[in-house]
Amino acid sequence: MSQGEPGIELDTSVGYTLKAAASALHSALEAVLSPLGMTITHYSCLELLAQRPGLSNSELARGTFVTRQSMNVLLKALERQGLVIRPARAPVGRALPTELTARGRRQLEVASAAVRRVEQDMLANLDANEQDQMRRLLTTCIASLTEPPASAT
Amino acid sequence: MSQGEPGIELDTSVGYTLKAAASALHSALEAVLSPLGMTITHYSCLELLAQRPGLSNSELARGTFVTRQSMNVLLKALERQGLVIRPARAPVGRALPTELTARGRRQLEVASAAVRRVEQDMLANLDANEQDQMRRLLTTCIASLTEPPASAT
DNA sequence: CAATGTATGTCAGACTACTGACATGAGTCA
DNA sequence: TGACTCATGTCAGTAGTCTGACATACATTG
Repeated sequence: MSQGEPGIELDTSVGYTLKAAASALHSALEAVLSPLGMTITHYSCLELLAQRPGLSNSELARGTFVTRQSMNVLLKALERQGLVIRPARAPVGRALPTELTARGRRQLEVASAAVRRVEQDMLANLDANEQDQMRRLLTTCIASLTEPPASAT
Repeated sequence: MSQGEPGIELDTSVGYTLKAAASALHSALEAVLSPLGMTITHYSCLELLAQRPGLSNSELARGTFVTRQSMNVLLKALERQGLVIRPARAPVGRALPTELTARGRRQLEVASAAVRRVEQDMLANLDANEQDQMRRLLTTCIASLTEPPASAT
């Protein structure tokens, strides 16, 4: 058994296929980020900060789909490496707005190019319409999973 | 900032949306499986064994998208709990064909129903055509990510 | 103004999954 | 037959993320 030809189709469940796709993307991203000394969450955090400067620890956590505790650990590491910077005291409330440093921006540039390549590979066999459709379908699924307090019939 | 209305759209990257969907599914599954004392991989392993009895440790690992080392740890736990059973010696080669026990089948039944409900929630707002389309698109992405040794050009 | 609720940052411990490494069994080929 | 390749099972150590808990800051409400 198992000769390169796995033959696994597992009842063609959409959930299973979604997990498989996410896993494939995860592996591909790891493959290009690991040589750069970065994890996926590490990259995601920098990318998010580049697009939305001043995000807090909790906001970064939500944007990268980890807990704020995990993001806290990561942020302290990134701070120690001089990739991001946070004020010593919160300007308002408790939230500490985080910013990329020049060094962080440089590291992100390299990683971002690699990640973009991976995403292009993933979408290589889909036309613009299909990519749009896919994004739309996924977004609908997310909404259905997170909003369904309406468990009525 | 952040008032329930996140406003995050992050350049509408398909990769990001895929990660978000997988994360939402992961959370939803955890929410229903954790009360049953099971992790997602734990459930995935039992489900895979029910559909394909006799799978080896390595094959189960591939089917659940973890390393064979991780699956090995899990399998030993499941064996200790009396949910699965493996022969002491390999009938051929080194692969140990694993089987569900009656108890494992019972535990799977409960979990499987809960997981099916989650998947139905996720697909609640998609018709049959859209579900089919989504599966097709995801499968294409997986193929593009895993087969692209053709990096020419 | 005092009480409550919500959101945040952070510390500590536990768990899951990973990488690295080694030995065994089977197939391939010179 | 012997060398090589590949897949498997397993042990050990590491790393990333999680849950639990606590204190602080702001908004809401009585």
